[in-house]
Amino acid sequence: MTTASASPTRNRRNRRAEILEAAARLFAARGFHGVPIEDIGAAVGVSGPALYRHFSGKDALLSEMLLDVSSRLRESAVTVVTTSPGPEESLDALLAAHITFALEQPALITVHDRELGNVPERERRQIRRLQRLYVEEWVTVLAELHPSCPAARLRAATHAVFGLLNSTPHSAGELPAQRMRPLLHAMARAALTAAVKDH
Amino acid sequence: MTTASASPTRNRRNRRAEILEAAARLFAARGFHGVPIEDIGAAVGVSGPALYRHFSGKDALLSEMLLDVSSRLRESAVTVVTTSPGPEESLDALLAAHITFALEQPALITVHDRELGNVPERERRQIRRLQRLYVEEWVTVLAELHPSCPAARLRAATHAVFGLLNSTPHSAGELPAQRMRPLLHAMARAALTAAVKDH
DNA sequence: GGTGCACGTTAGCGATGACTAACATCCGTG
DNA sequence: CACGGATGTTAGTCATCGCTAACGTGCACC
Repeated sequence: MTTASASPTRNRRNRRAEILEAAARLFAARGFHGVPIEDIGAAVGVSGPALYRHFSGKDALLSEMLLDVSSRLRESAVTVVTTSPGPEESLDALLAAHITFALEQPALITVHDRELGNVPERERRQIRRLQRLYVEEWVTVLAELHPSCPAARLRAATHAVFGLLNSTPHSAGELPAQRMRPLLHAMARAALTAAVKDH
Repeated sequence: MTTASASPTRNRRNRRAEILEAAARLFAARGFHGVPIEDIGAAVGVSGPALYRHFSGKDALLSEMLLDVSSRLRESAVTVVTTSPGPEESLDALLAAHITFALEQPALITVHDRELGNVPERERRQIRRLQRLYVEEWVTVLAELHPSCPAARLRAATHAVFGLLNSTPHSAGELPAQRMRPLLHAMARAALTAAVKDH
């Protein structure tokens, strides 16, 4: 039905990625329980139970999706922090990386902070752990910049900034990404600066 | 089974409110489609189909919930803006009102910006309209303060600030509300100030 | 003190959805 | 060329869920 394929391995990888991408879009729009497996299949041109050739179930699909996002975010944070000359540059790089992700993968970002509750216990713990580590990267950098600010306050501020950055899907059409990026960066920096003042 | 009641009207009101409240909590935690009607009933001490004595269906329950939130937010914004002496005070009052709502009704805020897609077409349009009007209250105030800033940028900044303020449920236990309130206020103000600079 | 309405119950129906079974097809490989 | 694995199909099973039906029961009111 489709065009010729290069190699089975190649194809399998693509199909899996395709499915994850389509599922992310659908989950973001209608919620995990609002999307039948049939629809996910349809979105990639196969129908229904074909998905079980690639994932052991709907839960596994969601788990893999969130685990992937969490570890990518966390990894990028570690990389960025270890390669920056100082905390100021670290913070800017963390912001830039998160904004890039939020602008390029709005569906993943959306699912990432909505559907954790639908992930089976075991994987949920892993994901939570990765999320916590990601937050701690931010908190560590902020603590270097403002040692006198209590960690709890830094954590709360970090969560608030995530909320700001992840709001991208809501203001979809307002501004082009090219303008959105510096706007978000400036707003987030200003918010963080305000957060650590006069505590 | 329960204790004596004062009047039927009184009771009916309470039961409806009780149901809406419990449903909000459940929807926020597991998503609209993830919550069976049975569970909503159980959360208020009745079981299953008793809800149909108060709402015409699950959809209607969600619709009423979101319509209520949207109109309350919008109304509070109108009140606040018309009673403030100037735009500066308006902005602070808008922030204060939104923060109060987000801190006191985290479940409602969560459902409000997640489940719109599950509301039937007709009501969805009403809700969208109210949301748009709410945003426009903010944009109008911001435009008075910074007339040279393009409206699209103000709208995007407003959405971003909503994301920041509505992130409350994510940082639940980090800080007490008493500390959270001024923190969010300061961060949001700073973010807005940064947003309207050098466009 | 009967009557009607508000409010609840349990049983069951019809639809849907996750998943399995059984079978087909393509394609690289010995 | 036979074989086997990867990948797909359709049909069917079983559980769940929204909702309706039929049936109590207490309380306000004439």
